[in-house]
Amino acid sequence: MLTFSEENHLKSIFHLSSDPELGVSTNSIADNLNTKASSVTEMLKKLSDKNLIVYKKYHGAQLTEKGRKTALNIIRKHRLWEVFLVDKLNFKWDEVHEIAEQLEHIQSKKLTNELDKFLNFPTKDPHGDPIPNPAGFIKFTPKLKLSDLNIGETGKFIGVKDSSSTFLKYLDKRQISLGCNIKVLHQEEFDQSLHVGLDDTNLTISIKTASNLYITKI
Amino acid sequence: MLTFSEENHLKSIFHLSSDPELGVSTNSIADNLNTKASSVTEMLKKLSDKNLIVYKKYHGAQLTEKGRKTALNIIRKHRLWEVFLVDKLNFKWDEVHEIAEQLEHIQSKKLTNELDKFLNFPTKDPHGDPIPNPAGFIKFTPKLKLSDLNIGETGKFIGVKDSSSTFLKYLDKRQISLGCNIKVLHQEEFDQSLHVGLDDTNLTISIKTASNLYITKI
DNA sequence: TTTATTTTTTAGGCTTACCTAAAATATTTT
DNA sequence: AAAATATTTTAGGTAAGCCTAAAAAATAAA
Repeated sequence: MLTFSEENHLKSIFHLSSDPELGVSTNSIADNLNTKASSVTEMLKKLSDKNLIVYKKYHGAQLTEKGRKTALNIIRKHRLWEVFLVDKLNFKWDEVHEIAEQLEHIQSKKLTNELDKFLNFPTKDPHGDPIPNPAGFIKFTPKLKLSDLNIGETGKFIGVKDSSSTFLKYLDKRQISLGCNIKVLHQEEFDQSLHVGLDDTNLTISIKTASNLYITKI
Repeated sequence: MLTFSEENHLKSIFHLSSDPELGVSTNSIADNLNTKASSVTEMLKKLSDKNLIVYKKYHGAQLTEKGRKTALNIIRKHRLWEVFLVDKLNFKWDEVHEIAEQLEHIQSKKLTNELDKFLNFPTKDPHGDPIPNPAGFIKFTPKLKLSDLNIGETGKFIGVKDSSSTFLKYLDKRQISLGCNIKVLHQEEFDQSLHVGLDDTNLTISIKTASNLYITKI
């Protein structure tokens, strides 16, 4: 049985592993978890003792297979609860993260699997992120950003990079919602902002916004 | 914000307060929470500092109004989650307690109230215990036991005193389920066991079992 | 390739929530 | 009401998880 803190460190390492070959740095974990590097070092030793990570002093941490499975199980729970909150309890997509951070630590295999069934085996959470299966398998879809499209191309909005409440509320306000099709009409020279078509309306979005929207070409 | 341990102590004090005038003893709390008296003493001081209990050295603890509200909020969450697990996720009534012990500590007013709405504002949990309302009001029903009935009387089974998994499973096996009507037909002199009628069948139950079944006369 | 800078670790402290053993108080028995 | 017993508190200790500041190692710059 792992503590909340151990679970959070594993999850953090998972999220920060772009390249599984490369170690995740102590500082980046500390940043991510809002703690200090020295606290992280302490925890890395503990997780290493439990064979959840490979840790080499001064060279960061990598998840072992066991650690990866554990991390993915926590992420699975987090995302299933997010679906529950949005689909069943009328939460908005910007309200679910903090609560899911708590719920992800609830310990019960049966609960997780029954919840999964109850929700009809969802494959994505409300932000478009994939939900790992009970065995810890996760289906990554290549992450194309709206800002990667050429003029004239259309993308289907499938996820957000930044899932902060601020950003999500902004998208709500502009009526940009998961699943909608966005056509890139024109790019402004001056500030790279994009004029896009969305349903019957046109709008202008900044390059920063565009690079936070994941899409698939259609 | 209270810690899990603080919340558990408050809940324990609530459950152990038969007479709100009388203090709950340190030892009984320690027993109830599976800790030691010295740990409880420490916690009682802390809760007293936070005005959640009135604590007089060597004379036990009583909840303040604030403490009582807090305890009832935790109990509210516990029981709502139990209903959720049974009604929505196919759990049996003997499987829900441990998970609800975890879920009761989740912090989110909106979550609790949306859950309540989603479950259609249940008034009782799967063991027949009343669910406090958001304001911390709880409706107690006078607790009559099956063993209190006279020969010939009928009671409706509305709750259990002992809600251990063992006892609940035993009731399942004997097909004694919440809401059924039980008529006391005869009491054995020798061991006080009761012969009762339940639907179309008759069965014999020990006096111990009978005193763990809450009923209302009908 | 030294030197300066940044990153990471170690050392030592703090708080929470436990514990055991001894002391203090309350309660029960004689 | 004194003695014996039971209960509760205090004193002092441990582990987890955090912290700051100093030391060590790695990385970048001169």
